[in-house]
Amino acid sequence: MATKETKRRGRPRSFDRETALEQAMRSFWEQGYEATSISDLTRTMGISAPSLYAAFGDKRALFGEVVTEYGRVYGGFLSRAVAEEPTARRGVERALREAAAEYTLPGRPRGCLVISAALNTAPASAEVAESLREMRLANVRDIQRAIAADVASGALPATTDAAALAHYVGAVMQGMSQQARDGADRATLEAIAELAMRAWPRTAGEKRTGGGEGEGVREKRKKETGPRPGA
Amino acid sequence: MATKETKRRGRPRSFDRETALEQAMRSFWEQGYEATSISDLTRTMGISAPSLYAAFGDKRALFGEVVTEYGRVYGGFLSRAVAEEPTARRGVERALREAAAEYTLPGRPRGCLVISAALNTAPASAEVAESLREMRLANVRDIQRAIAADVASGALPATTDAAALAHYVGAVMQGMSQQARDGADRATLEAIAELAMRAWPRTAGEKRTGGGEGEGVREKRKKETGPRPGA
DNA sequence: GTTTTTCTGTAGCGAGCGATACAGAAAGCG
DNA sequence: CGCTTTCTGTATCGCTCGCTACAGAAAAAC
Repeated sequence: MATKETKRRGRPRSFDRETALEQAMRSFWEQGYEATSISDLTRTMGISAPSLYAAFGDKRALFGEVVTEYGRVYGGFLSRAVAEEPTARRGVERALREAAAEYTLPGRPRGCLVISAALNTAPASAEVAESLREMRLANVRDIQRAIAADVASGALPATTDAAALAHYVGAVMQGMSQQARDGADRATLEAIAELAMRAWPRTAGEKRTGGGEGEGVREKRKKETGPRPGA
Repeated sequence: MATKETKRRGRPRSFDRETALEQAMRSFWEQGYEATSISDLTRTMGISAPSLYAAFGDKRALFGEVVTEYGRVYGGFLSRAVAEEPTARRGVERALREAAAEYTLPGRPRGCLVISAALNTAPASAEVAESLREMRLANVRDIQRAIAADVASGALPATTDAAALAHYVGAVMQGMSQQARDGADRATLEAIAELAMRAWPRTAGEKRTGGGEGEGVREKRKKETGPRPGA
């Protein structure tokens, strides 16, 4: 990453670009894309409108950078969990547990930016809404792929509907994000996550309670896909 | 309900108020409260702005009427299911199944208005967002009450955490609404609903598959609470 | 008929939106 | 030192927002 070229000419920028981007992210994360105005942004970023436009282009481009940064720093836990854990079950279990924590961490907006920042958009912002929607769908596909792999390997019953199970997990994560925004605390979300995992398919000779495994795949699975934010 | 008083004086209204309200509901349902402008409304309702303000007050009051009408016609299925079915399990099962259908019915906006119409609001619309949030919380409390009753009657294990289970159901419904808005079809939502019910607590001697009952309460439960929309 | 009441359409209010023109300030380069 | 380049602050732009003043139209009341 070439962040700083040799030495730029002209008057140097008087604010820290990354800090400003972080502040913009907080605003979009809290209020959503459309409800966050340019004057909201200039106030929280501590810069004037022309500086904002010079540094980031326009509102949509700024939001694009925000989403990228969000995925890199905050929203990648789902892809990471699914990619790093040896089975889909452990990946999803971990992702749901981490979501309960991430969505309620003090000192940052609640819930997931990708899930909640571009709902209820006017037609003018349809593109933005569509891009986040596609990120959500990509995450569901990620989960689905891991599940299908475990069905193929025998770690999950052959009768498992991978698409349905993946959509179920996606729905639960979206519901957790909304509940977090509605005020649910971490313990409540963790209880939801734990309950959600009770719907996970069990192989033939599997006990109900205890951290039942029942997988066939043992070695760490490592995907080539990078982390992807949200759910 | 006194809809039509004797004979009103003055020039009669040139449009049907209920039809206009229905059109307004569609707009708010599709785009949400803030993203729906007055000119959107006047266009879809087929009336001019002064007529709208004369008939409904202002935008917020119109939305209030819309929400009431929505709850009466479309969103009451959860309260109804929970109130009419003999056990919490059957009530929730029915509500989730109906949600899968309701959220994807052709010819109407997808998902639930109460869940999705006032997310990402600017501070100016905080009151509206808060009112819908309270409706969602009230629905969770409805579910929780039914669950707690079944725990008390022995239809559910004494170890059941009624609040956690109710929040789980609420999260699943909110997730289903979002998935519907993201394009999921009815079959996908029904699969989510069915999977979600596999997390339902089982009493001691309960079989896994088949429409297992295992309740203690047999007679229809009839609550005094009226239907309440959304989830 | 005339009067009174209520609704309708035009036209426009102040405010905020996203975005910018412009001139001055602050740096490197020669 | 100029000269060029880039950023900053002021002061807007045109547009849409929610909302309404006003005059005319259409009904009941007299």
